[in-house]
Amino acid sequence: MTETEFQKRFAAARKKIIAGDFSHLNDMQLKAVLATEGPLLLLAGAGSGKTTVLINRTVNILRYGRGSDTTEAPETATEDDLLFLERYAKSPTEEERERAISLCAVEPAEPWRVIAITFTNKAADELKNRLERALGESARDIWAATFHSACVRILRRYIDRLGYDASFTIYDSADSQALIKRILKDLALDDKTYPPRSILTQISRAKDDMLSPEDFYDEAEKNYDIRKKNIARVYMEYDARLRAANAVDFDDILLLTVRLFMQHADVRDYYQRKFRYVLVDEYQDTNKLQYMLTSILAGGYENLCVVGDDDQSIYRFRGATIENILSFEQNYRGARVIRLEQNYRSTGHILDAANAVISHNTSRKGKTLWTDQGPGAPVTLYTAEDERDEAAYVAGKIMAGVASGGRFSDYAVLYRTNAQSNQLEYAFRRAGVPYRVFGGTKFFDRAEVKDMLAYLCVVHNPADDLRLSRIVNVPARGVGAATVERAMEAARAEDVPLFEIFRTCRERTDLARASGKLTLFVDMIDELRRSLETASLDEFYDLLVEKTGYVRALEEKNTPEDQARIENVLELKTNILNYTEAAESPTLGGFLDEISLYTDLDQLSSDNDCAVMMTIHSAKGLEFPTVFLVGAEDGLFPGTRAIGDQEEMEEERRLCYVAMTRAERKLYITSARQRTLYGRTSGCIVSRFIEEIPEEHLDSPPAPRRPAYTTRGSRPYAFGSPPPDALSPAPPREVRRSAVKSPEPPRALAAFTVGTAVEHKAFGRGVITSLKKTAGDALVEIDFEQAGLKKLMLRSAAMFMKKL
DNA sequence: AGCGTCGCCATTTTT
DNA sequence: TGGCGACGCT
Repeated sequence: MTETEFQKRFAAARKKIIAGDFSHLNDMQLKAVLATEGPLLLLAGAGSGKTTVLINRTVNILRYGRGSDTTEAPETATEDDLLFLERYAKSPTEEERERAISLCAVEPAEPWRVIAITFTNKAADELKNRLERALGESARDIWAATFHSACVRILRRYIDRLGYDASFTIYDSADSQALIKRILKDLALDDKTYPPRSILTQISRAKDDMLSPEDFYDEAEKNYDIRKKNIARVYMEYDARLRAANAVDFDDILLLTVRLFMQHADVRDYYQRKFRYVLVDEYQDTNKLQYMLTSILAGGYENLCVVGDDDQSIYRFRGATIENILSFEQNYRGARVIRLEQNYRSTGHILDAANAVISHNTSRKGKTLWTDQGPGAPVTLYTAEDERDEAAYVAGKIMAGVASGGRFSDYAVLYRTNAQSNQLEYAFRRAGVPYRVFGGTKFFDRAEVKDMLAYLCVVHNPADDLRLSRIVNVPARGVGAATVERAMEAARAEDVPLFEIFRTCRERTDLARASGKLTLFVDMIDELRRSLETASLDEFYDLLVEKTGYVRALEEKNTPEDQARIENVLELKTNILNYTEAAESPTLGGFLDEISLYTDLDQLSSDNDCAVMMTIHSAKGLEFPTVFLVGAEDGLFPGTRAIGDQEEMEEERRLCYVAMTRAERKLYITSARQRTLYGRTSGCIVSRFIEEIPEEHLDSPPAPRRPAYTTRGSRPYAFGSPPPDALSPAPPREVRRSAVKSPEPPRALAAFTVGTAVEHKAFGRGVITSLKKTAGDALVEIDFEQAGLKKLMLRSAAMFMKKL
């Protein structure tokens, strides 16, 4: 037998055996799992089992190294080994497995040589958990992290090379915005002509392009662009103040890491040698910096696997560039591309409808999802009168579904803009649908939570001027805005941290009046910092709450809102405890790191049975048995600014695709004939995306694309009479019997009084304990045997309730 | 320092 | 329509 023939047979047997370990995967998934070497683009459609692939691919890498993806045979391998493998491949046995594995393995990778990068903490956690389940203890050494947390980890170790202190703090977007506002004030720039938000985006873009403030300024100067020059001045100042505060913003985390790698070859080499396998999830959402990072990290072994779906790229407005995925093959010579097109999530009609919509985009790799789950239910369109009707329809459908045995958590309502949640919330409350809204004011965005975090930051890093100025006078300590202003000026003039000014306030004539209070404050912070050396983190937090008097101040006000605030302050302790338990050696800095890279979208728990509502953006990566896509109207979705702009329109269409593919079994798409937006009512036409769905996937044809009659602020139809049918023909099915109109015969509602025993389809038996009449309806309180006390609007509730 | 009023504004937001 | 920020009054 020639050597090459030996190798060939050896490799073939080996591949077969390795493949046997992953026989539960489909062909394409398997192919992806076995392709361990070199650049690999995994085009993974929605619901195609990409996480499964990621997990199994990692298992393969750790168990067999490059065994499944090489033709080399180990030099020590004998003919006997080959015969063994060939026999084992045909009929594997448990006893021989160990020998087979060790013969098939070619430099199996140690866990710490693998890095898997995701975008959200939630995704990273999920990956970690599933890896641990598949691999046990050893999975802990795999770097499964977000771009940001991976970079923070690197920066903590090496940032001193860039002249920062290793204990830098991280500013979140709100911090950044506050800083920009300050700077605008100090530079006497009007925040109307220079909106902080837009400045921040431009700075962010500049950082993504790796433009320093100076570069940015030069560019502005070259173009005689006064406006841009002013923005450049803000950028310069912003950069300077971040540095002075020893702080970095989200973009810096990436930018500085790239800079570190470019300027310090030894650091770069270290990581390039360390990471033999680099894996990036949601690659369609990467920006330029993230592109550079991945390509640098993978620059050693060039084993880079990126996973993504160009059709689900919906973060262009944040700098994500779909180019990264579209030109992967040009950027990485010899790249292999594998498409995962079998969908395990949705039924046929839903999938085909989504495919049809997305096929109208031109900038895409092209990919058609299919399923073997059968056609399932067609997509249901509903044309509502207005947003109230739309919301009532959704609530009604959910109630009916739950009444026939479903769970509330089977339902999700997706919308384009957060503002749309309002009407839905009203309708849900009226009908008694328990719900959760995601993406509203987040826990960590609440003022009181930010205050407490600001205290923690200041204790940890006294140079954090921004956060210091936030809390010197919260709760009120008699340190007025004017005092802080003067102190900040002094700090800037002398180029020392604000805290130092406070510390030395006695020696300053301009701060003399407040010096007593300031000294008390300084002493308090110092004392807290000292207590950190002895107390555990959660004890320290108690101490902080106590010494700052934060909760006490809230207790004194004693309004219901303040009660909620107190709960939030205490809730933060839960976070601290969780962190303390999970971390190996918990520190304040470590906690702050974790928290600053953490958003509470990450805690979507389905422990209590609730319907959920959220923007389409937040729904990416999630799935629900039934999905309502609401507000499918031109001007709202796609939004006005997308109309007439090809690229924007394609992004909106991808958004629509994402929304549709969230549904597992049933998809409703609703629109309104007229909608009140920003206090203005106008007629709407149904979204063009709906027109792109072939009728065979719908259970009723779409309403004609004609605007409802325009109204002049008044109600479109008077006193509950239905609108003229000639002008707006009703859809054949799904007639609007659900809401608003035609007051129910009074006696139907009058049958329900206090003490009435009722049976509700969703909540079971109960007794009405109170009834308060309102205009044309009534608020009832019903004590249900199972579900407990509920407040419902009688008119909505009566649809699902009968007298016992 | 703290509250009330007026006027403006307004997609989406993994970190 | 509603939420927020700036400003002005007590």
